Formats: sequence, structure tokens, C-alpha cells
Amino acid sequence: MKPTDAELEILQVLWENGPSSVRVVNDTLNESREVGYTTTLKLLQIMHDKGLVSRNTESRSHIYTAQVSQENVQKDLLNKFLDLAFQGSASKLVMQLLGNERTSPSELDEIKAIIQEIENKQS
Amino acid sequence: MKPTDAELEILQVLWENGPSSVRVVNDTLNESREVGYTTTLKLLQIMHDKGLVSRNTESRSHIYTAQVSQENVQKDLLNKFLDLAFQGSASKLVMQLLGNERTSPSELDEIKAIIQEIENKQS
DNA sequence: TTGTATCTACGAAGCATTTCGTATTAATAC
DNA sequence: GTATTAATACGAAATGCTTCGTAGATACAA
Repeated sequence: MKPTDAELEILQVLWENGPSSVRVVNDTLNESREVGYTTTLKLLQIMHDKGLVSRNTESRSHIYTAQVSQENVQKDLLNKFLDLAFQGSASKLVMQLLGNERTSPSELDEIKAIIQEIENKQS
Repeated sequence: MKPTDAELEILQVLWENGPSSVRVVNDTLNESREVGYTTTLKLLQIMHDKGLVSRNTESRSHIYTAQVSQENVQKDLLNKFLDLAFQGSASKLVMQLLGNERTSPSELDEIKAIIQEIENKQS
């Protein structure tokens, strides 16, 4: 339940595309960076061993499916990152995040909406 | 400017304690987990080679000082993490963060204040 | 049926990170 | 001065992750 960086990249593809062959995953990865076919294959096999993906071997080209949800993985990674880099302080993290110029006004609006929602739930 | 996990742990100590000897850093690390003295020493030497820390060798026990600011490192790590795990979407990250039960009401208040501040600046 | 393309399996190399053991040097105490 | 303690230097083992090469099997086309 804690994928490595390369594994996470592959999971992103599977979450986005749904169940996919090695060929499709590898082609998708190659849109952003060069990766060898057998590298992707090997990683998917490792991920299968770890239980991160399942696979259907009926046809010659196996079809892989993510066995962990994007939400759970993100939650896991975020908690680890929060502890490691921000000593568990969510507000410090948000401060860095929003202090960056990278956050657009529309994202800021979305974030405000999220906070609204949480407060509504709590009251 | 992108420390490994073990290096980050050490930087946290230096940011917190200020310039410190290997002994102090190692003792501090050992409060949370077991680390050998020479392990900490070696890491500090590597970090020195990388320019992450400087050191004063006047006395026999060298004194190490962080050469990167907590803010810059956090910003760097956060941006990488944001891209890798949340495809660059700050709002998705915040949604995960605040959806977790781990965020206390007081932290929520702080975050609201941060957003207020940013909006004030922008207008 | 022979060649070509495409797939899986798998071992192992290549790297980066972490950890530790050993040698050496310097300070301190007796 | 000698023994003990505590520091640095540094090589190298251990580990984990990523990448690739090669072998073998299967489909398909000429």
C-alpha cells in the first residue's frame, strides 16, 4: 500500500485509463518520458507480486488493473509526507502550498469551498 | 537542494536546535529511533559534500550548520510531491488533507486565516 | 513452414541511500 | 607516559529501486 515513485506513475495510468495492457501503460508513460517496454513489464510484475495490481492472463497480452484506490494511496502518501516534511502540521503545509505562486485563484476558490463544506459538516 | 529522507531528518534537527555537533544530532535522532553514531556522522559528511550543511572544525568536535532554509526545502519537496501524487492540483491535495480526521479545528482556523491573508494581498 | 513481430519471464547490472565496522587521531584522566 | 574515552575519516556491505538484456513462447503473415 505504499508504492514507489515508478509504481505510482503506473498506478496513475491505470487509474486514468482503467484496466490496461503493458503496451498501453508503456505507451502512456512514454508520452512524458522514455521507458523501455520490459522495464514497464517488470514493474507491473513486481506490483502484481505486491498486490498493487491484479491481472487477467486470458489473452496473450495480460491486462492489469489497479487494486488500490487513488484516494487511499494519496491519503497514505500525504500522511507520510506531512510527518516527514512538516512534522504533521497541516496548516504549515497549506501555508507553503498557498504561498507558492503556483496556486491559481480558481484553485484557491475550490479550496475555500472545501473548507466551507467541512465546517458545515462539523456544525 | 533536495535532501533524502535521512538527510531531511537531520536538517529538521539543525533547524530546530541550531548549529550542533554530531553527538547532539545523533542523540536527538535517537529520541525517536535507533541510529548509530557513525551513521549520523557519515550522513553529515555527505551533506557537507553536497553543500546542505557547513561545518566549523575549530574544535575537535565539529559543529554543523544547515545551509538550506527550511522554507526553501519544504517548498521544493512540496512541489515535487504535488506533481507526483496529485498531478499538480493543490486543491485535490487540500481536499485529501482536510478530509482526514487528523486535521484539528484549530488548524482549520489557521488555514482559514492563511487564505484570508492571501486574498487580502491579492485585492 | 519459415520468418517476423510481439508477448512474458526472469536474472542481473546499475544506482542511490543507508548503515556499519575499522583505522586513526586527539583529548583526558590517572 | 600510558590507558581510556571520544572524535573523525572512509571503505564497503546491505538494501531497495529501476532498468535492461536475453531467452523462450505465441501469433500471424507470406
